[in-house]
Amino acid sequence: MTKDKAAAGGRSPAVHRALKRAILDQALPPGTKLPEDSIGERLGVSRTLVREALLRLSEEGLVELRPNRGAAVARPSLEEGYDLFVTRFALEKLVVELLAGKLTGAQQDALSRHIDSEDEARRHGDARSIRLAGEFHTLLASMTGNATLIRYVNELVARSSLILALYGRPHSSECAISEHRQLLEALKAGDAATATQLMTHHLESVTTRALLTRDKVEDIRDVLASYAAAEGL
Amino acid sequence: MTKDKAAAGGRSPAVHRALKRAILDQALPPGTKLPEDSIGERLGVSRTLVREALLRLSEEGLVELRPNRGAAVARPSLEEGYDLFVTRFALEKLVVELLAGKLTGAQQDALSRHIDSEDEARRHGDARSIRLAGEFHTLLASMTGNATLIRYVNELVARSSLILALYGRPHSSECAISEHRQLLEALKAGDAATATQLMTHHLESVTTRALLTRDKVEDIRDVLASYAAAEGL
DNA sequence: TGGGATTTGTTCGTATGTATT
DNA sequence: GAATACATACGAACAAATCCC
Repeated sequence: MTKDKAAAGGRSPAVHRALKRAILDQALPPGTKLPEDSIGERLGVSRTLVREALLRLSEEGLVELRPNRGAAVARPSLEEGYDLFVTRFALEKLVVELLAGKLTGAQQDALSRHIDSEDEARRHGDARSIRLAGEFHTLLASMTGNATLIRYVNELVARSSLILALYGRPHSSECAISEHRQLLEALKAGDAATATQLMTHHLESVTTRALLTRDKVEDIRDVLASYAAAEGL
Repeated sequence: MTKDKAAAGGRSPAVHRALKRAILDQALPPGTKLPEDSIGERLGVSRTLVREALLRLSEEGLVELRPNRGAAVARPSLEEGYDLFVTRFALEKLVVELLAGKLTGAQQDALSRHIDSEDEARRHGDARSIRLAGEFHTLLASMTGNATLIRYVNELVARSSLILALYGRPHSSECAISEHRQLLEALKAGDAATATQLMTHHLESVTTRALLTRDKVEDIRDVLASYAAAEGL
């Protein structure tokens, strides 16, 4: 009986995931200060665990860690954003090359279903819409089975949403969903050239949406409430 | 006057760097256990700082962090190694594309000088030879100015040396130095196609060196001695 | 400019979990 | 297979730096 919440699978990963999701959903916009105390208090863990999570997030480029001055949600510059997308192109192109003509039936179904849920979320104006659009790309990457590639694509997709939060249209979901469908068709057909072409075009259109948006966030503890629940904290 | 060694630039980064170099030099071969106590003792810092460094190294894929069972130098499988090189191909190809015909004179000189020192180290049978070969690739990447790309190439090159330690020929330096020279020439000439070709071929030949090597390491504190000094610890 | 409040950096003790004999 | 030895996981408390009046 010595496992009250550790047994629930909730250790430091949970803190990491809660914060990450909050950032990706733009509930914690870029620049938001992330004080160790408030976060730990809200999530019911000590600062040690929070520090660990923040350190990990900083390695992923989602959080900036200024010495003696605390952590904050990263605010990548426009140029960093451009560089990021250049790298993302190269890796997602690799994903498509590896996958063209190699998708199993189950994988095709999973992708198709994911696109459906993207569709629905958008129609309902659901906030998850932004995250779902990104998850299409990570889902695709995961199907390569290449752990390194998966990790990098995950990271770049996550950071892309930061760029979009800073420089993208207010709430335009990141991706044109129809483009996801086209890409899936090309992959099914085993047409690597077309698939690559589509992916490149798709990412280019994502990249070139550069306008402004502005939001403020009040108290970090309020924002974290729902994310804590989701992680069983 | 409260800065005895913190002032020397030595905080947690120093622990990280010392361990990383020890791993890359294969002074700490894959599988070596990394107990927080011994390391902290030898480096003169507390376990907290060591933990932080180990956590970072695990994010970079150099260290495995098994819950409740401590840290050890990562021992990637052959398949992970293959996947790693696939990803590395894609990114270094991008590096070459970005750089072809765009190198400044100073950059060309720096690369040329680096190759010279590779040459010399190898002739002397210097242990640094392995690390220098890898640093040619990271030097190249750094010239793109693309922070994301640089970080990933750094990581992949570092992890490559783990693969080589596990599955490569005993002490064959990682790269054929002549191939570095050829690549540099193609980049100077602005011949992107040839440069890409050379890089691909070069990395393929690195990948396909898969034999066996075996070493043991005695006490981790002895090994760390020289690396501690180098970081002012 | 100064001083108090707040936040981060670090250490260290205790509890928990894992290997070993 | 139980007890012992050991290493890690976590948290509370202290020290130092920064921020804000």
